[in-house]
Amino acid sequence: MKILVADDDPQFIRALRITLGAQGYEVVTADDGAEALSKAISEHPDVVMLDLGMPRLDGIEVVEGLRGWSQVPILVVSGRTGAADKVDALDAGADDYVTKPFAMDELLARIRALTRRVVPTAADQPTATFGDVAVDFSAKTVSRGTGAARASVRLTPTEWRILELLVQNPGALVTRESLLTQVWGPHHSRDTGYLRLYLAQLRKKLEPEPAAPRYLVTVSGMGYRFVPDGAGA
Amino acid sequence: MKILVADDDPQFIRALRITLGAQGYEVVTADDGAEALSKAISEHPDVVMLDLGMPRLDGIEVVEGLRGWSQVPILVVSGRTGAADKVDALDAGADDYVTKPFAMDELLARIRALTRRVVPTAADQPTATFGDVAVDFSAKTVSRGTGAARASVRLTPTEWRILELLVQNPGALVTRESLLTQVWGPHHSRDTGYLRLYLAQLRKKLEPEPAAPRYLVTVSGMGYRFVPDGAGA
DNA sequence: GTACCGCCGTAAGAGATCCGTAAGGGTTCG
DNA sequence: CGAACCCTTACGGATCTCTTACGGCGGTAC
Repeated sequence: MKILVADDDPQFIRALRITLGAQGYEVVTADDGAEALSKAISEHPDVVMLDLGMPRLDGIEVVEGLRGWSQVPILVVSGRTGAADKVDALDAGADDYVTKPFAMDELLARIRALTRRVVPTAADQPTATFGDVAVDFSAKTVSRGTGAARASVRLTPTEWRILELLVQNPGALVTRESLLTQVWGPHHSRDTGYLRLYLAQLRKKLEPEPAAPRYLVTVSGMGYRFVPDGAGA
Repeated sequence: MKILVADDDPQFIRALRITLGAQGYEVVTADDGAEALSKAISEHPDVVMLDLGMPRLDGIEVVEGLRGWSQVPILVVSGRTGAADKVDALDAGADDYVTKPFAMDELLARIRALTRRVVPTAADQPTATFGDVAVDFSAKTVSRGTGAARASVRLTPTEWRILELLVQNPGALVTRESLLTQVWGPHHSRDTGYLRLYLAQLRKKLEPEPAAPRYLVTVSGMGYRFVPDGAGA
């Protein structure tokens, strides 16, 4: 998480660099408005902290400049306590306004609040692919085929859960017990036969050759394993 | 734009009702924490203003209750000026914290700042189209037909809410649970049948062939999915 | 080599669950 | 009072889940 701190007071910047750094933030600084804008462009910070009344470019102008192209959360920190200043900054596009002096705890909490709702954009690996099959975990869809011949595959909830457990542990053995307890609950650790059934269905729907499984492999006596492309042969 | 104001001080509420109303906001009020939660569920406000220290349910608890199922911007207004109170509220999920007394201009600016940020979900495409239907998220209207034969479609608030949730996640599965909690509140995660009802209504109003849904597709055992034009096949 | 036995894959069908639809009662509001 | 909206209930049909049964394969004992 990267924060751009723009202020013309070197002491203030030094204090923030220490405090924010201790919280695990990466800190980038700027001494004036023009530098703040160029740093925002080159560094792509996750949050911007701006002082009003900086040289070369006023804080408000920096806010306006940023908002022309960026949605980054902007927190204005200023010594000006007047309501008019706050209204101007907020209406220019700032997301929050804190007056100096302030409690560091509060500032940190406000930064957390600002960054919180951006988080969901960070999706790890929404899709996995093997063979001509693509699995989209966020959309809960599976499609199959190449190019224009791509078609979506219908999976039942149980089939989906099993596929999920296997594909999210690529290459690893997933024991029958583990599958049974995670799909059917803790009281079904004994196989009564339905696991084989659902594996057969999944293979029928996803394997290029269901009779000779290449990706959804069974490990006799133990469980099943998802073998990704280019692993093991 | 609808605002829920929760405070146990009748005078405060009256003042806000007048001021916010003059700004064009629709104002909904609550006297205590429990009422705030139930109003949030039934009214679907665009912003929530909360007092700390309300009867029956503390403001912090209301914040936590809301955050369990809603992304609505929350602004806490409180007489408590301590940094610890602010940190607690913000970390519980509040988006901003203002101490009484405050300048009304500042409050309005902060509300504008909060509501401005919600837009990005719909900002990518303020309107969505599928088939001969056009959905305008900003105006909350739906129209249907081609060329001169275009006519607006009347949707009830609940229908609109469901359509919104589906269309804003194109291609993604929206679980029954997710729909139920986001439309009817956190205690209605069990289907008693009304979801099916509203989906039928939406299809009747929007699908070219309601009996064979093309855009509002059901995923048996899991939920529903909006399939945009030219996807999935 | 052969018979036995456990494990796996396949198929078909019964049972349970879920979905779409229709009809009707309750509430609010003009 | 009527209109609009929300919710409940009920039922036929589609879908999903689970049971049962049978055949193949490999390992093991004799």
